Amino acid sequence: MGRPPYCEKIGVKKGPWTPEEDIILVSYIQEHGPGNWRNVLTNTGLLRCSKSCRLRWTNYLRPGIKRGNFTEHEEKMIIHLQALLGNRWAAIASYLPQRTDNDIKNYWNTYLKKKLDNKKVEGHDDHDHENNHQEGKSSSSSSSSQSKISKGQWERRLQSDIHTAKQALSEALSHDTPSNKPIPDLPEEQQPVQTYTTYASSAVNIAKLLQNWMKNSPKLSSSSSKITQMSLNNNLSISAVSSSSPSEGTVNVATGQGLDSLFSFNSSNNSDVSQSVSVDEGGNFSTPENTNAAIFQVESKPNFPDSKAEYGKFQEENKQNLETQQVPLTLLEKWLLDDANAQTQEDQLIGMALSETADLF
DNA sequence: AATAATCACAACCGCCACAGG
DNA sequence: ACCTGTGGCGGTTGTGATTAT
Repeated sequence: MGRPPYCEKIGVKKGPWTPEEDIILVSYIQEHGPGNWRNVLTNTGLLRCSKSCRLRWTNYLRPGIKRGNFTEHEEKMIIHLQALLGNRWAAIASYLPQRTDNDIKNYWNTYLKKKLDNKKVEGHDDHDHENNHQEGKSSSSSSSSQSKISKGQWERRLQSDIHTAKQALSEALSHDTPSNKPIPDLPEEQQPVQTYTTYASSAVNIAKLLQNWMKNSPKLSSSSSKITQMSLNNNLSISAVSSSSPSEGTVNVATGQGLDSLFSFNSSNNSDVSQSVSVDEGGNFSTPENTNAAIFQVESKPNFPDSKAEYGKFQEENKQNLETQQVPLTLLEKWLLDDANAQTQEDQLIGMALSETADLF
């Protein structure tokens, strides 16, 4: 009897998002702002459930998301914050505003956790090794087994984990090496391979997806929808018409001229990015390779008279959010990188974390 | 060259909290 | 006080890409 299963509706689409869906969603959010995900379905005709739309936006389409390699600094922060906060990825992500919780979680699960586990095994003959033979199932913070072990055991393990994290952090701090350099302590076969197939920033992604999409479904490109041009040259221009329901799903965006747009995907290394992507009517598509960042500027042409004001308001809010998010980051950065204070403050925070967790019992 | 193993990451699922009726 | 809808979160899975055998 419980709740109906997630998004179980006839006709609700699952799986990877198509560029067309992305554009429709982005267009809708441009006009109405994020939130009210329920309305996205009714207003755009997207065959996606509200949750899926929200996730797509927050994890992928949202402006200001940085993708690809984690910097050494980010890695240190994640290790440190994970030790303090546990697997509270949303909380951790709030200190790294350019990263999504999903990204951080993935990075932790696929790389950092193994790295720390490795250190732990090297450090002492660890009984956890036995427990962790279900590799990938049990977290290094052992949250999954918390209910099965006594308070004392759990605290000891927590402290041990925090100690491990602290060690890793201090080692990382002492070796001021770029992330691509090998980590001295790790055997060669376990060196991090920081060659993420960077799922580049949205514009390029969409462009690439479009390429496949148009190849795979030429019918769509001619009858269901039309994408006549897409170019990225620090400005992006897209003309896309979703003809399934023009009044609802129409996207009609033109080249921004230095617009400080909502959809400016600014990456730290994008200043010299210049690439163009074009799609002709035959579906031929060209884009230079090896670009993983681009500014994605879109000027919308709203359908509603007052939506421009709303859009401006949203733009402003968005800016403010990004600005305010910098504050805790800066403080934390200072805390993390101030060698003189790091140890004492760290201890204080860890103490706080321990006393907080002790309150749970 | 073919196949298996591993990795990286997008997306889904289920649970929970909370607001509004 | 209870019910319902919605959004948020963390865990997990699916899948394409890459690497190893």
